[in-house]
Amino acid sequence: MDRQLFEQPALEVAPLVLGAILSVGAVSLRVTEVEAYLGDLDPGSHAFRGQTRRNSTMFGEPGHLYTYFTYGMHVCANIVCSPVGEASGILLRAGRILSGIDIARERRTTTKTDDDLARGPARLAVALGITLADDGTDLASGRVRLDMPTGQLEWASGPRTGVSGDGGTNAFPWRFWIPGDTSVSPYRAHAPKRRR
DNA sequence: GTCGAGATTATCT
DNA sequence: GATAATCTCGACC
Repeated sequence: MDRQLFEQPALEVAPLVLGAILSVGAVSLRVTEVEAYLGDLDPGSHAFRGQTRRNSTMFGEPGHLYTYFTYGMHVCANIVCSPVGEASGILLRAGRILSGIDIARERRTTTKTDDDLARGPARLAVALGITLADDGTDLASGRVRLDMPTGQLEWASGPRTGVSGDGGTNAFPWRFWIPGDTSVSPYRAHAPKRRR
């Protein structure tokens, strides 16, 4: 993992993380969907209102792991970006299990298909065995490791990317995914809005 | 397959 | 006491 890479803003790093291999123990997966969070610009970010006890990790060393609880039972994993003092991060939304899939299945008995094992932030964390104890882990040498892809991959981005103006309500979030990967159907990405 | 509502707990005001 | 970067389940097409 290249530490310097993560000193850039999350928006710059997010598409590069697509296709990276995330490993925790015997379980590893390929990152297929991420979301960029800029703490001081994104109203939806935990860091939008300033540094707090929970999001302090996101203000710290880039290239580290930031985990947090949401809605009680769920854990989400993020990659800290930008230099120390700036809060931006990349939320790992989905991935495809490459190895240790039998272990992931045991952790998520409610899931039926392999594609669902790591489809969704909380599911991804559970499948890999990431907990709050992994908060602040160095992705270069810690229990949770991240290996960047060899080359630039194809990626698609959310609706607001590259578009300026338009103070629409859903200007956020900035989302990136690898198109064509059946194991990743972005969580309600597109809304066909068909009549019932 | 797709849509809509409820559940549940650490953290912050 | 209010909030939150979500998931699961049931109902409908």
